Amino acid sequence: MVSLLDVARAAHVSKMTVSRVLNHPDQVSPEIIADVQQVIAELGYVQNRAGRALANNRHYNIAFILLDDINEIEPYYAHLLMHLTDELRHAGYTLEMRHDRNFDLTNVDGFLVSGARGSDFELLQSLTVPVVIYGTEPGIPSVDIDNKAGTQLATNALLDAGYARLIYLGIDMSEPFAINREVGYRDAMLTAGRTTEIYHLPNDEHAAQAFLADLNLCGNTGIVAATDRLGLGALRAGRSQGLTVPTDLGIVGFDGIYIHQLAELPLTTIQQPLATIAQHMVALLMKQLAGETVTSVYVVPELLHGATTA
Amino acid sequence: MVSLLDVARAAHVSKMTVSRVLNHPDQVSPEIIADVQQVIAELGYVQNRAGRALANNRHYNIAFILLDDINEIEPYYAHLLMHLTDELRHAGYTLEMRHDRNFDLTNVDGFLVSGARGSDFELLQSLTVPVVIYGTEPGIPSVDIDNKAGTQLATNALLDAGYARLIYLGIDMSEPFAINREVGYRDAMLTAGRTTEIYHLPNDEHAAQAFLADLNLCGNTGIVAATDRLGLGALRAGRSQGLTVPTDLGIVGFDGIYIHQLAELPLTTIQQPLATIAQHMVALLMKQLAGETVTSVYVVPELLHGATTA
DNA sequence: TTGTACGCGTTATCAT
DNA sequence: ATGATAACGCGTACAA
Repeated sequence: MVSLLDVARAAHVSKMTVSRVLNHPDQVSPEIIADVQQVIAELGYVQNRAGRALANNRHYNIAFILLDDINEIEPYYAHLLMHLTDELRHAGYTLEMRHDRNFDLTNVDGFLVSGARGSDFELLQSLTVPVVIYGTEPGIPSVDIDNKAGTQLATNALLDAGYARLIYLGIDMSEPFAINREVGYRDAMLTAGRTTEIYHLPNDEHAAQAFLADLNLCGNTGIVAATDRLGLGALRAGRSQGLTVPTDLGIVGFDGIYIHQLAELPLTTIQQPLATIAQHMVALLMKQLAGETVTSVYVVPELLHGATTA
Repeated sequence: MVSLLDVARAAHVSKMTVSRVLNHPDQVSPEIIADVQQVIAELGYVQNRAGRALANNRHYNIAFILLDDINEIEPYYAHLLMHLTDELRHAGYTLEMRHDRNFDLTNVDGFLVSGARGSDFELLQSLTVPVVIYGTEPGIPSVDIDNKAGTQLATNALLDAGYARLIYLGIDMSEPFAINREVGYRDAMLTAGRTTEIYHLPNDEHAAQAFLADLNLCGNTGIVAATDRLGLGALRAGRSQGLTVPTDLGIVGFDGIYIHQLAELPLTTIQQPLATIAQHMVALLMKQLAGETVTSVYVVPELLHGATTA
């Protein structure tokens, strides 16, 4: 491997001059910068991260910790990961994948965390390196979509479409996002002077389908689903009961990365803007690495119009 | 951060003794090993990878390069990634995520590659560090499922079920896996003395559904689908034509990580054994790092019985 | 503006 | 079986 010294010799300067060209070009004369850069290109020199890490006490490496169970990983995590990889690379950092609770900070400059639950938060809060979580937790810098605004959007879309009955299909409320999504529906309904109708199910399309089959939907009904999985189940329940979507039955899902496209009809959904989320996550991390204090960011999602709303 | 020196001082030994306890415990007396390990535990010492990298000219870091387009990433890549992360960690390595064609080998000991296409292979072959690809390419150590065996399994399952007509729904043949899957169907049909019926479509459930709607399926038909997406489309086409699955129409998909579960009926499918694949990929990489030469590995997939076959 | 000396944490080598 | 020393590649502090 070609080292700084190799470049220095080839360019007839000292190591430090080459180092400065890379890190403090303002301190080097223009001609030498040009020379050195040419040699760097010719030799295909790439900085050795280990040497840099040792000298700077930085590792240029961020651990992305995906704590969700491997069998419950939703497809959109792959997208979040890709975007985070891009953003970190752009910022000069590397993304190291982890999916255990190894918060060892000897070889990383910070953590990006997804899928953290109750007991993880204390741990994260006690860390001495920057942390950004995907989700919501007071006291920890985080990026999340505004889940409440999302279901408000969904609910209002169905209200505007004029459905007589407007049901919320929710999931287990142990996670903040589930609570906020339900609150969004409640608020929108309250504001519209409408009566809420809320059910909680496991996040499973078969469960939703079975549940709605028993509920006897009778047309002119809108469903705000807490997830696309539930929305998918609602779509199937409606169709198997002979309802026409979206005329008799309107559905808005939530997440919008993969499932909504696989449905029999493309689901109208509230889409997670994962590229934007990744940008904010990395930006918050970089600010912390620069010594700034940061506050959490909430991104307002958008309604992605499919075929399950008019 | 606590360093080797800190441990050495606390244990009243030299740095080298601590290093040996970690790397060559056979060269250290049992009592000292015990002492040092205790101190390591007390102080929470973790090896600094940068120091190690510099001393050993190894980085203990493997780049996983996911070359597929971000919009075409199938959900099962997330699973492969998780398993690779586990396997590498178990082998003492770190997984660095990349998804560009950055094959810079200054900071990495090897590459795991998925989604490589034509021109990538020459590049990969010219690298001086170990490479293992997920897929098939002569001259490059690789791990892949035996796609041909997979569709043979699928075809035989439908032959055994006694369907009168047995169609293959294939995709664009530009990728080796697509060719092999088709060959598996052909072979199984030939062996059974049956006539083949093959169609090529884009890998899209809507396309498959539309295509089969025109084909006028008339019952007692089996479909070997090259992917679960196509299998999903076949299922929908059959149901919308009033066929009973699996009585009138039998379907076997391929991949079996996510889509097959989301279908209206759980798809019978040929499942990618991703944990096994990850194990082999990392094993092949480690062997190369140890200086051995390796040959590619093919894993025979299994039929996962769903509700679309009897 | 450019160069020299030293140290970051670790391990191989050589010495004891 | 254990310790001293040098070296890996880079950047900071200081010197010129």
